[in-house]
Amino acid sequence: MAAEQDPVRLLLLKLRARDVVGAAEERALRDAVADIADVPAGRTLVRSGVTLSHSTLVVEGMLSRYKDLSEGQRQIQEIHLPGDFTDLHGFVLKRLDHNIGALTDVKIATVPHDRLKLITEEQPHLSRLLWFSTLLDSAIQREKIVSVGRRAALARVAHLFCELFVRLELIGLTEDQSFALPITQLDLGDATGLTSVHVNRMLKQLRDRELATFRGGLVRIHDWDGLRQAAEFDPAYLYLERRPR
Amino acid sequence: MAAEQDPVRLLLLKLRARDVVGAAEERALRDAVADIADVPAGRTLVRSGVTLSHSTLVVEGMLSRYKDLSEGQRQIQEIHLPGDFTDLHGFVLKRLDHNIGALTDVKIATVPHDRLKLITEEQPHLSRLLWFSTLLDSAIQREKIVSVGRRAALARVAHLFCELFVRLELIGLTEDQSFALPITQLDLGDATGLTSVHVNRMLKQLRDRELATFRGGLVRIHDWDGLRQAAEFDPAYLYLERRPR
DNA sequence: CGTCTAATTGAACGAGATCAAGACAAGTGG
DNA sequence: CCACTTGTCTTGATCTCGTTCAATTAGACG
Repeated sequence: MAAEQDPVRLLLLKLRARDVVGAAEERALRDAVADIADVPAGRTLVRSGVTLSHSTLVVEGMLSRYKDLSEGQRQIQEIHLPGDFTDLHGFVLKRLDHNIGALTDVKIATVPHDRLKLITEEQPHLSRLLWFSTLLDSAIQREKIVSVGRRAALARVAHLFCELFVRLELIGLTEDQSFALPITQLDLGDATGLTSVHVNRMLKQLRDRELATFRGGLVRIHDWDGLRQAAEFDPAYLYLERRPR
Repeated sequence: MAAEQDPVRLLLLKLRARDVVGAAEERALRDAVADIADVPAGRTLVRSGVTLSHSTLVVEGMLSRYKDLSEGQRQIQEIHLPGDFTDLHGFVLKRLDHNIGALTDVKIATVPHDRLKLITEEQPHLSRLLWFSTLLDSAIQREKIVSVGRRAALARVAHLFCELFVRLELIGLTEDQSFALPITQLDLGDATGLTSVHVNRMLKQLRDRELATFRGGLVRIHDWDGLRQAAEFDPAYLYLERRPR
């Protein structure tokens, strides 16, 4: 993966897939970034309950929102990709109800809350776009409720692959019909509400049915349409359309 | 239940539990309401995918966000109570990825999007509070991911009761240790990701353990602390604290 | 090589689903 | 006022998907 130089490039790419972003707005976003840092895989960046004074933009790598519960159980609520504002909601909530951790080695950009406040006071349209991006996370999370609440194990894994593929494609991080997903089957279990053992079996089934393979941190999709059907995947909830917002 | 006269009263009550709302802001909210309507139980108010030009404030009764999926399965993602802005997110998203339906007979207030847009341009602080309220929904939905993803059936039902109790208490809709929940066990199944048959068994268990009863559309909590423990309920995700936002 | 973590496969178990039947309550129309 | 319908609740029996427990293999890294 090429080292990312511009911290807001992919965020802009995502926003511009949903609405027009003007030059002044782009500048305001760029000015909002305070600094850049590298964080190793496994590190927890934001801990539930802690008062926050800045938000975090993913520049490279993957993060997750997750909650720990009794007896070592963990539930991943959303996987964050480059260009995502992982804890933009912390700007308004002031603390989070979950943790944010690095699934892989990551590069992050820090955005102080007072600069975000300035944007809400001076750039109403850009503010609505930031609002939008927090609501897009909500939509992704709502879809996960459906996944874990009603879908069978195979569909859950397939659905996650479909979603990640579409989201990564938008920011140019897919290659042919594959994408890097350097996480373990245990993580995959936490993200789908399954045990790693059962995830393993579902992966085997996806392989046997020649829908997709997951090996060496790489997801390769062999039959997009078949996978989509197995997952009951409909990308409408990702709001991939440009509209005045 | 006393007929509610003021459409924004409970919304203000909720917002003021989280931050200060000034007189000008209160006026702006009040002016945003266009009209009031009654809707019978079962009716779908907002259908997934339809372009929206106004949002809906619940004045009386309960609504739900839900998705239908193959073979008549349905997943309720959140139950909305009086004072909730059910589809405020539609203001920025422009369409929804789920339906909104009346769980009970409801009274709703309609708020045109252009009036909300005006608020984002003239009232940055109030805008952040509206943003907050959409993020509170997200937090509730994240907690549901944990429920359906990792909690056992009994805990799911117990957790729903705990959450509804706390949210209803805030707006004065509980009485002693009980509250009205005029929905069926089938609805309860859709809200917890269980079948109505299993919900029934879990209700029996809650009764037998003398934690809570659900009968005739009324939830009565007999042992709050026991119920809380069975549910692994921690109200932190409801952000019941006043802070400048 | 030896150590540690992740992946893989098998066997048994169990929570919740499915199927089925009956009880009960509230209408509804004769 | 009663027969009939309809929907919800309740309980039992059986089945199944995913878990749990356990053992083996494969990779990565010193």
